[in-house]
Amino acid sequence: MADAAAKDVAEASEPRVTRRDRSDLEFSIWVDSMSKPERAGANRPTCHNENVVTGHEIRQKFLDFFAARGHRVVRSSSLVPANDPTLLFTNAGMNQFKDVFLGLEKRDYSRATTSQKCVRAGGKHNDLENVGYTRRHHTFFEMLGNFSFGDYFKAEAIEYAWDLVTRDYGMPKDRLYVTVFREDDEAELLWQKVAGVPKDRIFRLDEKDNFWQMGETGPCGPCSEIHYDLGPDAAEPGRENEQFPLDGGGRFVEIWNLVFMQFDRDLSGALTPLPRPSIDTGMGLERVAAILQGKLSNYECDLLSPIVEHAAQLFGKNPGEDARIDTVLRICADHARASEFLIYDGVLPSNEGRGYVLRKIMRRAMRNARMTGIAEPFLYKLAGFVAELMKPAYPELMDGVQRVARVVKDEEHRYATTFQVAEKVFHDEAKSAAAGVLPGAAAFKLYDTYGMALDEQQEMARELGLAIDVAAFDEAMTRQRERARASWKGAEKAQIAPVYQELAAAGRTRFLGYDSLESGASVVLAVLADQKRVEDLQPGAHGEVILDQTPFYAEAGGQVGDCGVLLNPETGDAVAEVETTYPAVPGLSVHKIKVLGPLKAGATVAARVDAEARWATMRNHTATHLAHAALRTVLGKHVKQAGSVVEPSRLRFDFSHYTAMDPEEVAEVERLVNREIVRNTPVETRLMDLDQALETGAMALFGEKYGDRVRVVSVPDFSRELCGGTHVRRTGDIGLLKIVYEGSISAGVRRIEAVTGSGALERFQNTADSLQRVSQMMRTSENEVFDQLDKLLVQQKTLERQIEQLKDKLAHGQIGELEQQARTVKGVKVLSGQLAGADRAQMRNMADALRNKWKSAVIVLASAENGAVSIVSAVTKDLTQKVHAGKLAGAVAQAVGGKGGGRPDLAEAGGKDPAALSAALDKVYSDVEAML
RNA sequence: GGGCGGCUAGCUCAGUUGGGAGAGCACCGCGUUCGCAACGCGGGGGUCGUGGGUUCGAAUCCCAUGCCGUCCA
Repeated sequence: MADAAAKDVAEASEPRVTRRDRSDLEFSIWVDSMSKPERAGANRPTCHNENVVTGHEIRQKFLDFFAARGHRVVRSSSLVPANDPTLLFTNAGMNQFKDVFLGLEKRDYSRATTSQKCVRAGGKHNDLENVGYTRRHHTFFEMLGNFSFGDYFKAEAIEYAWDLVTRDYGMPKDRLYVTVFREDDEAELLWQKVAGVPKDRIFRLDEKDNFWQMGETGPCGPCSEIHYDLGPDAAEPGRENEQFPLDGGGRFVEIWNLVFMQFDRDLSGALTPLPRPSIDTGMGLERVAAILQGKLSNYECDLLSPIVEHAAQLFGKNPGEDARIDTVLRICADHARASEFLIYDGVLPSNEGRGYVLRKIMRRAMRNARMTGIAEPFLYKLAGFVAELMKPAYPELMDGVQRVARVVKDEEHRYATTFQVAEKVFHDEAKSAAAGVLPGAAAFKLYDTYGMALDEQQEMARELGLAIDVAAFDEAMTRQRERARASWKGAEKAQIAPVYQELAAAGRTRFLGYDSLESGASVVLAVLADQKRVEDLQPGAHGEVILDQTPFYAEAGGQVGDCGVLLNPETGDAVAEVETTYPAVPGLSVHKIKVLGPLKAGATVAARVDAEARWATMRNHTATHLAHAALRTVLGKHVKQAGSVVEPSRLRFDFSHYTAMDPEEVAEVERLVNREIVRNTPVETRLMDLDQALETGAMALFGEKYGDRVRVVSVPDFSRELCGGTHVRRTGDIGLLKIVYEGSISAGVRRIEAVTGSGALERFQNTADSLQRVSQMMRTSENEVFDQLDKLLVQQKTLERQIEQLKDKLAHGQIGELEQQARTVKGVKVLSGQLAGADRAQMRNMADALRNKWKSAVIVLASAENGAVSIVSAVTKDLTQKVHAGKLAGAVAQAVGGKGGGRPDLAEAGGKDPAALSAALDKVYSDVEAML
């Protein structure tokens, strides 16, 4: 999914810098110079505003402007896209309106305006590697936009944009250029007519720049951009005189992209005009702020420069003195913003998915800081500073500062410890590096296993005068990519079948299941088999059914879909068994069925939910809310839901927390929840506006999508959450909650599982039963079973020791006798003897003792116990050239039906035939004689 | 989803052709000292993550699994 207007406000015309280009910290003069103080005030084209406006004012002005023109001001959606698995992060203003543009969702307004938080990293748009080295690349930025859902079109969009830019923002018209799509005569005319832009400042560009589409198929259309001329000062040296639409080496900046959603593209690629064309625009806030504040770089505008300065202060560096330091400061400023906002929105650094991208962002900042000598945690302070700075527009950030700081600091510590290990491995590898080159395989291992980035390694290698075989590193990297890709099975994202889109467009399913578990009469709107509409289905067939109204809950928010039956309303006969229910598209409940009696489209059925299963699910769902609230009480406010599954049999709840819960904490959570259950409080459900709900302190969940009207489920004085799920009437209905599992999902995320109601009872019965059986086996009462067990273990330990001691005693008693048995073979002392009741360890000790005593000797000891033979042989060092202990032991073992071996000086072996041992030991003397 | 690395005493870790489970710190006792710091001597403390397998024998090799770390998707 491409982003619409966003098309590239954030990156257009920015020269990319590759890793190789800057591998030796060689920045082009052009980049280098971008924050030099002497250029800062020089002859800069600024807007003719009397007062320089702040970033916050610019944002507000934008929203006010469109609000005054009938637009609903919609709050920025979360950086974690709701219900859009194709998107890693929200990366454009239109993301939250995607379903509206596709006609899948209706809103009660047709014009909207937003200032949208965006992150571009890790996904299709990945600007991470460029951040810090250019003027306008960011991982986090804000996108201002206005949207028309089949309301106004090109004329108004152009008029608004021009008015705002030239009048309200006061940008001089002679600094502005406009582009339109090559074939869009209409737009070109409108710019002249509505905005009065002279024809010679309007440029026609190709698909690449000025045609937008959402995907292979679907809405698309031409777009039109406004560009700003920063003047020759901004250009790369030597390119000052390039004329628009050439980019003049950074002289011209795209500030606003207007997308005219005009066509629908079908599978064949043909375009048909949309009946109600729409508008989607995007303007990068930081760019506009930089321009209006007379700055060349976004990092100099007041949304970013205070962070840069704060970072400089933390690092004890002066900005503007050292290009390398300045780059690091910009990197840290940008990444602190991304970290603050992403973590606030519920992303946690981890080793996969969006958490991994966040970690990469954070570690990039830490790494760069480290390379300029900053080893102490600092990013968490910067993140806190960001929250303060952004407070006017995002007051909610202040609620999360503690949590965010904790998460960031945690990650900084983790990085530090990982780095320590990596450093050690690096030095080991460096020591064994031949010819001053660290092999690519070693570099890759350091990167892949120990997380040490290549540039970091290069920095360290440079200090040691080492080079790194980058080619081999890249090759290893490529192999790893291929491996990963080959394993990627389920890549094909679930395309929504057209039939569901059609049905959804016809209307939403009415959900009756909050209040009742049975509908007297539901009309079968469609019968589907293999995602195609059919007239009817015969008994035995599997398929899907869509009803006009249903009591069946469609899987959402972690709560599983309902099962049950569809009945013939007259006869009461079961027509179909409903296996589960899910929303194929939001608002369209699809029942997966097994047909029992003839089922026809257009028929009327009575729908009956499996009440027992649903009640069990509701108990678990309400219990989930109670557990969430209790966890926050017991562990702290940093606890936030990170995922949940609610089924009839159990509930599973993932939440952010840093360490394992100790048993007391688990017990305390259980106590709190069960106290609430016993209070038997009524569970209240109310419908209210989203903003209103949030103001009352209702907990909204990350990654969930909410409409403007939301359901708020609350247990008075205990829990309040936005939730579309189904709940019991009173907390007492839950019966009992018992946590049955506590574990970890990834760093910073824990999981609990719990059972309620009859499930909990069953659990208790099982445990009680086990305890009883154990105590019976131990011939004691349940009360005393632990004391008894404790005694038993102590006794066991004591007995083991006593046996050990007795064996030692026994062995030592035999030692004198054994010494007598020693013979001298060719001048060498040789002992081959049998011991009673000695194990290997003891024989080893004895052999050792004899070796030390005799200084030069060959010793073979053996014992037979329980039908098994143990053999130990020892040879003093001076004789190992001639007599191999392993061979000696092997020979004895072979004679007693076993095997064995070992080192030349010490060996062990075993066998199974004690009867043959005596003869085998006798033979040792002749064996040794042969060896000497 | 696919790799790679780690898991050994309370803590930090060592332990290679498979054959003695170890060090430092911490703890306890004794000694030296007026006392402390420090030092000396001695001692307790181990399911070698868990479960299987191979083997006469597994911390070590193989399989599975848990947790931590890290990279790729």
